Amino acid sequence: MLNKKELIYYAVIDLFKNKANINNIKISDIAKSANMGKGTVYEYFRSKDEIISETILYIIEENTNKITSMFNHNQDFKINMLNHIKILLELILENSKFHSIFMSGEMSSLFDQDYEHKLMNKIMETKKHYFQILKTILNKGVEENKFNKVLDPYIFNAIGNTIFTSIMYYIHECNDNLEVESFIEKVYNLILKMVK
Amino acid sequence: MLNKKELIYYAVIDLFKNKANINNIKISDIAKSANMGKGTVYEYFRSKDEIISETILYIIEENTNKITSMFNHNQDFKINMLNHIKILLELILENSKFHSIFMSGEMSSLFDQDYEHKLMNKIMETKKHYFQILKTILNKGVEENKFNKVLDPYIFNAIGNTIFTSIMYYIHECNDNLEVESFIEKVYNLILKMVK
Amino acid sequence: MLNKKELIYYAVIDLFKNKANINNIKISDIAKSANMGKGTVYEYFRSKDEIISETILYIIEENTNKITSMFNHNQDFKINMLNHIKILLELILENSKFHSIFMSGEMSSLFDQDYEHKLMNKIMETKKHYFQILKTILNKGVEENKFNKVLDPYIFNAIGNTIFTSIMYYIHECNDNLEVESFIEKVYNLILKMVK
Amino acid sequence: MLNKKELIYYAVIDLFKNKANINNIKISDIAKSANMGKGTVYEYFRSKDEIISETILYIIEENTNKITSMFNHNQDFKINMLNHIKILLELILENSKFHSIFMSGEMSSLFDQDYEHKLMNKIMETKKHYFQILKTILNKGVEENKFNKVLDPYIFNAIGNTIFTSIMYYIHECNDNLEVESFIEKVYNLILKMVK
DNA sequence: AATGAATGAGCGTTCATTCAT
DNA sequence: GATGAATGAACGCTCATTCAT
Repeated sequence: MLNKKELIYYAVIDLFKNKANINNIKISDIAKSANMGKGTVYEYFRSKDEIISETILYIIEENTNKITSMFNHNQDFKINMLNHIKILLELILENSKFHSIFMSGEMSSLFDQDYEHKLMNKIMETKKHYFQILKTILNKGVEENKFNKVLDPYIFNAIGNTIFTSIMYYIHECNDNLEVESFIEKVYNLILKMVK
Repeated sequence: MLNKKELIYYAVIDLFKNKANINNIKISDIAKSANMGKGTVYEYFRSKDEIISETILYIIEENTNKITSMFNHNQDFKINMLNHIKILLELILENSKFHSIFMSGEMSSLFDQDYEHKLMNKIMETKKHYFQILKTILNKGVEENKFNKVLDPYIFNAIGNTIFTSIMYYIHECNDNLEVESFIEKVYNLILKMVK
Repeated sequence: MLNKKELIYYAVIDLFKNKANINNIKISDIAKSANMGKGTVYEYFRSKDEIISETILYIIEENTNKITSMFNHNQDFKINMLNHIKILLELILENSKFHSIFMSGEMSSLFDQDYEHKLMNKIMETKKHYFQILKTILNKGVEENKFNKVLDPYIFNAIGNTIFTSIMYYIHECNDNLEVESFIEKVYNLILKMVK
Repeated sequence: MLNKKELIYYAVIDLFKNKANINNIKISDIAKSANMGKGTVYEYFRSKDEIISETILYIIEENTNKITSMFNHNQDFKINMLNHIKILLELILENSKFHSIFMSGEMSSLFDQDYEHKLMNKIMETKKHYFQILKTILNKGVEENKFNKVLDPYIFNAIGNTIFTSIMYYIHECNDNLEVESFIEKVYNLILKMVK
């Protein structure tokens, strides 16, 4: 059972998906979508900026948890990497608009200073956490002697971005009726080349 | 000497850089930044949407020209690729906020239908044109027997995105005092791995 | 007790009387005159055009009802005609500016197409309805053998206009301290001549 | 050959005819219609209000002259009255929008106090002058023993308004394909009844 | 706790008027 | 004298926020 705050989060997430852009989301839309009065929304949040930025924090938290819990120490490098790409694909498919804003880093600029700061910190922290997961997965490959330990943070970054931009390409631009599994295999192979 | 329309373009570009986000740009800001009255702005554009979208078209056009004119047939693959990365770095440094919005594809949703359509077409066309340039550069490498012809559009896309995200990483996140030249060399080496 | 919509109608009617012309009425005037905020006005109407045209429809409706309910089958022709002129005098006195615009037919051109159409239809319908009342009154005179049945629509029109322009003359131009009753008697006599 | 001021008058008159309402006439429209620059218009008039009100004065003057010069002492009452109605019909047909505003008396309210006053005076004076003409024509009928001298200003007023509203009826509402001559004859007959 | 009617600051846009050329 | 580019006051409308119920 969702509490009121979560009802509001999901209302905003819904509007993210359907409304063209974040700036056009109105409090009245959120209230209607959450099946409550406008006044009620303000019982749980102090301002629109707070609603939007906390929703973003909520999405980030949820997604990070899903990505983290996907890793399985008992599986080998390839399985873990394929699963990682798969879960990311699912999460992005569910809310691609959100993720492209998140990745572009343009999220921060939507709010007043205080919220921007809080949000930027969360994003930084999340990225660090994400690289930790990526490192854990890649270390599996090192253990399996597939390649040498990746030390350069630049490469970590490039791999992370490649996974994301590959998914965006698959969703938005890829025209050959490529099966999901083949696509994921392709990304996996490209990553292998990058770490070699 | 800039004409009034260009003065307005540069005013908007300036606000892109400094103002938090596109949606917060006000006509009064543009007018002030361009040193003219609000009414004057409307002598040259019919609406705020037109101003923003035409400014974006203007930036795209300018940047595309610079990127295109950088290629030199008489130089070898490596020189051309390094120069390509360098000019992109310069252009993005000049207006990184714009580029991250452009790359995220979130630009379109800011305007009413007509402008969105026009803009999306330009972006599509620009991406195609960009891949053409990338292909031309990569073909140099093929001629030089550095690697085999790249046929998969997925790889083109991945390379293009890697260049961009690498630059964003260099600008925003890289903490080791990495020299520009070393950075560019690093990107070059990563691309080499990707096409092998 | 008036509801908000009616408060707005009466605010506009008040401004009709005092403000020079319809086109100079501002939303801020209406809001102030109705003792509410500008935003509140927009809770009840979608646009200024809607406010003005619906107010006009409201006035027409109210006036038509008063004029209609004045007719009494048990009274003779003269009494009915005198009462008819009397009620018209009262209504026009209450809002002469409105009536002269209404009669001139210049009302329609104030609004965008949709409202103009709706309003024109109402005006047409109202005029037909008015001529019906006039016919009913005149038929009393025919029953009483005062004159022959009036068949020519031109004469109907002329009588209707004569009543109106006579009243405007009495209100605005008549300088002899003519008693209302004497004036009405005068109009009555003129009408009698016209139908003979 | 028209001078600049007259070019502006005729530009405004043209816009009266075609534009829905007076308030929508823009200085830029007037300038374009008069084939001159906006600045030039202001060489001849001090403000938009002055342009509109002086144009109205010009139209009134022109029309009054035409109406006055129509009267012919050597013709009998009927001929003069028929000619009078005919010339009015022509003038109103030429610019019916203007005349309905003029008759409704709503003209005055378009301007600031000073112009309103000047205009109202002209209108009053014109109406007096018009009644003088009407009286002259009616006196012909008295001379010819058609009816007794009309003394009551109310009747003058009613006759004047009947002529006008009859013409408006003929132009806008009359649906039987009534010949102009028959229509004018009808109005003449109604007037005869009114003065009897 | 829940509501939604009421609000007004703030924005996009228009257009009469000015003034340098 | 003739011009039209430049201007900014003013208006219609939106929407985040408040508060009485």
